[in-house]
Amino acid sequence: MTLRFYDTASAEVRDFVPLEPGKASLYYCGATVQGMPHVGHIRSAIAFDQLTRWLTYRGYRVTVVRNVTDIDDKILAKSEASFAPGFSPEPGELREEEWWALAYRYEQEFLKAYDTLGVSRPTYEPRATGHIPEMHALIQQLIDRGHAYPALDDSGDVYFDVRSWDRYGSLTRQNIDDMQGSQDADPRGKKDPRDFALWKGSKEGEPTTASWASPWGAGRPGWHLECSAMVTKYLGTEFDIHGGGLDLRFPHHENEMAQSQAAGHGFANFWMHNGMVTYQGEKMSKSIGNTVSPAEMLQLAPARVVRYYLGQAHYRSVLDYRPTSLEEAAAAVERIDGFQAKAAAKYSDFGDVKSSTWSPIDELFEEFEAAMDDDLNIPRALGALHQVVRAGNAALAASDDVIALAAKRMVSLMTEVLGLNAVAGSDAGDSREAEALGVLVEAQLVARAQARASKDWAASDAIRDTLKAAGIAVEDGPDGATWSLQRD
RNA sequence: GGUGGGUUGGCCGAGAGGCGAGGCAGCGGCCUGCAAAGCCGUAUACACGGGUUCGAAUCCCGUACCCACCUCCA
Repeated sequence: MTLRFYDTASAEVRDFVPLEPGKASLYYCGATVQGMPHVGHIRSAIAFDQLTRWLTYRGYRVTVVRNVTDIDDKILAKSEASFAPGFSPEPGELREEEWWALAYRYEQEFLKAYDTLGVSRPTYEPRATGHIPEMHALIQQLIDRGHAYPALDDSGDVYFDVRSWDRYGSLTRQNIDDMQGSQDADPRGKKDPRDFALWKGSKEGEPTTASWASPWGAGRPGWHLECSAMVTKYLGTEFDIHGGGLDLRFPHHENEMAQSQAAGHGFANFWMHNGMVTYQGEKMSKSIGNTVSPAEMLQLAPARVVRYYLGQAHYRSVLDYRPTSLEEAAAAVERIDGFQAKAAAKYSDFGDVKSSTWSPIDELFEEFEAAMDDDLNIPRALGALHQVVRAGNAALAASDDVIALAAKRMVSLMTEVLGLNAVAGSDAGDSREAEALGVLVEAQLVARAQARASKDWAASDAIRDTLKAAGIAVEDGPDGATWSLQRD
């Protein structure tokens, strides 16, 4: 059982060997908080949440850092627009909103979505604006080593000198001379059009609150530099895994890697990138306007189903969202939950006490573990999970307690480690309304049981139909009827 | 132009030289008063054309189409 992950930098699946035995450090790029989250953002977070949970399950003490980019061009532009005369805010947007207030508001929206869908909180969640001194230190280091220079015009920018770093392009295996458009780009004060900003000098009309003093003039940090500075502060100059969306490979991660390694840091041992969410075959993104928000999905399906859907594909594959996607996920989740509910009802006294006895379905759990170890092959792991559910259902029907209990225990552990149980509202039903509903439904079921005992099928079916119309499904079993509230 | 990924049954989605993962939908059966749920069974599947091999969805060569990135992107 060796953990193996695909590393984008070496383009191969490699054994995971942590820098420090028993510990794992993970940094993954969070959001630029310039708008509402869409499910693509959440898919990325779920992928790295699954990674975190699996590393933890495998006994690693995991330190997770996810940044918040709370200053950038779009945040400033959006804030500025909100002050413009005649600005008519879209729903959720505010009139005359300072950039920092806007950034904070969207940061909260992201947190809400992460929490709702069971993404565990990172160990640290640093904001770019809180790490200006660290960024200055890194820029100075790069200038001292001859890899960065203040802009040749007097813009106050500081650029990374890509020609000074011969490994530039190695993460994405690109030759910088072959890159498209590199000839036509406006070089501004750059030595080479491909040089990128480490520091952006303040421009006329920008709010003073978005400007920090620096040895090279007042300004604000460049996007790529933020991550390099923050990852080093929290995880050191060398760490285990750097993650993010596939679209960040270039330029963002290429630039991060160049900066940090040019500064003498070992940086990331593994680069892991999650695939995009597409809609009708096209990448979901703000600029195309084909985004689906977590809130929209949550209107169509319970959070547990959304979590299952967004986390069911292999993290590196494209996830295409179709109208029927959530229905299929819901059916799969109901299958899993249906078994758990039946097993829990039958074996409530046994709890989830871990049994040390061998069971004939242990090899399914081994398959689950092997699948997860193999670059987090969740589709394969889900195959094993569903086989356990089937074996469990069959065992329940045959009253094979050993297998049924083993299956119940396994399914609990599997859903736990997949993060399904962390979803908000998973244990709904402790409210007074739910209690009242339970009493009323039970009364109906008693009446129905009496009708069935006297073979009054019409009365019995009428009760079942009434409950069904109210969204309550009734199932007859060997130990009497059970009911469940159908979600959507 | 450069770089990477993809094309698997009605749909989704693993697998990576021999044994048809799994889910959804369908069909047949068992169970049930009838259902539901569950269980059992059920498929001319691997983009196309060549090649290697005793054997190819899997390896090699070529072709087509799709997607992503090339300095805003999870």
